[in-house]
This record gives sequence, C-alpha cells and structure tokens, in this order.
Amino acid sequence: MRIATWNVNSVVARLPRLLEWLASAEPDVLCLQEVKCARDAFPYEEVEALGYEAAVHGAGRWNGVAVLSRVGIDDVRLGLVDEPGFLADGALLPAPEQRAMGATCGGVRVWSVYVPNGRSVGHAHYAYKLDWLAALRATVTDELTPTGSTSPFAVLGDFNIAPTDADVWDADLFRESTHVTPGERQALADLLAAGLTDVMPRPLKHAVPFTYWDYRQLAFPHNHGMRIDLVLADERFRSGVTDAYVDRNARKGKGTSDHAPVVVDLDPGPATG
DNA sequence: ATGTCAGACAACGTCTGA
Repeated sequence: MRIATWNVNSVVARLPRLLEWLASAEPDVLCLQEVKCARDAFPYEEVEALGYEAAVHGAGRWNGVAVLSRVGIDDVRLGLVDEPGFLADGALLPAPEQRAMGATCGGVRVWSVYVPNGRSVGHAHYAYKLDWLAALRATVTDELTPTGSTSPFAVLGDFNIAPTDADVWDADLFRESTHVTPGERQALADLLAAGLTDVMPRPLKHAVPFTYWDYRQLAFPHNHGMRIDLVLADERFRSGVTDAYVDRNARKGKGTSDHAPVVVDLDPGPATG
C-alpha cells in the first residue's frame, strides 16, 4: 500500500499537477493540506475519475485538509479533541480552523494535519501553534488508547517544524525564527512520546530530503529547503514501511506547490481490523 | 529551466498569509 502526504497550497490552483501526480505516483491514500477551499468546492469529480474518494475538512480561503483514497474511507473524524481556535481578522471570537482529520483507509488509520505556522516567536499565532500541538497529542493518545483495533496508525502532514538543525538548509539563518525553536521541538517530542516515530525518507538527490522550498529567490534550485512535512507512525505502521522518499520531481516546473509529497510504501501485514 | 504565489475583495490593484 502506498500512502503519501502533500501540502498542495490550494487544491484548485494545483489541480492539474495533483491529477498528473496521482496518475503517475498512484498512491492508495493521499493526505492533503492547505486545500484552501470549502468542502463543497472540492474537485470531487476530477479525483473520482482517477478512482479516488475524497473526504474534506475545509471552509474557504485558508487552511483545509483532505484525505483521498482508492481503498475506501471509513470512520472519518474532523478536528482535534478540545481543538483550540484562533482569532481571525474580523472575527469576534476565536474559532477552531480546518487543520486536522482522521480516516481509516484500507485498514490503515491516517490523520492529515496542517499545524499552524506560528508566524513569529512571541506572536499569538506561536502560542496557538503550541496549544494546537498539545491538542494533537491528546487526540493521538485518544486514538491509540487500546480499544481492540489493530490498525497501523500514522499522523501525516505539514508540521511547520524542522525536527533537527539538519532539517534546515542553513540553521543559523533560522535561529530567531519559528520552525526550529526549542518550544516547537519540545511539542513535537511530546507528540512522539505518545507512541510515534518520525519515518525518515530516503534521500534521493541531496543528503537531507527536504520537503519545502520557498517560492522566492530560487530556493528550490539552490536546495534552500526544510524538512517540515512528516510521517509520524506508530510501531505497527513503522514496522511495515518498505520505502519512504520525497518526490522532489513534483516541485519542479510550472504551477507547483512550494511543498513536495512525502511517499511511504507500506506492507500493512495481515488484515486484523 | 526555476529570481513568489494564491485567494478575496469590489477588484481589474492591493491586501494578507505563507
């Protein structure tokens, strides 16, 4: 089974590249982030023509996650346990955003997550990021609490955290920035402590498989990137991984996202439910 | 080969978020 995650930076703007990639990479399950469209506006017919069902958690111009599957989608869960909200411009009260959803596809439990960016250290969005990660940890703990299910489990998505300095093209440049601070890395460590492992993709071209390169200043051709899109797997999932890589070809050419897909091949083992 | 891009507004440029 092939499972992937991709921050597409608008599923509408990315539709030609998305369809091309689905047809060539043939994932069984694809977790999407930043779909940037309401649930009703998702291009269902286009992905269905390639054999995929879609479950979508989106409200409009920002954020939004989805799960595409050609092996079924069951037990869809939208949002986190006690998910914190953010006070959007023009809003009177903080409200949860569309950043996380879980689904069971072909006997594998996946969560597609888009962790808040944080904007800058000390910004209200940074505190929101840490709070949101704590709620993600609570949700993972809830999902992994033994209930008789033996499904492989993974959280896939854009974490907006580089796990180590090696996951940033120039750590010194990011010293005062979000994505690398001890607070963010501690929140990631706390999440992993719930029973997950960072599935490291195999390098294809460079020493470290980055997943994101800014659109500006020729960042991609210079490989000025970061590894911030992660697959965090429980032991049942991790032990079934036969390959993992970043499809950097999807970052080439015109009309690309600023992120590349992370692809994992999995032998899910005997179907035990 | 690539020196931002996408969405929404009231627009046909300018703002915001990333």
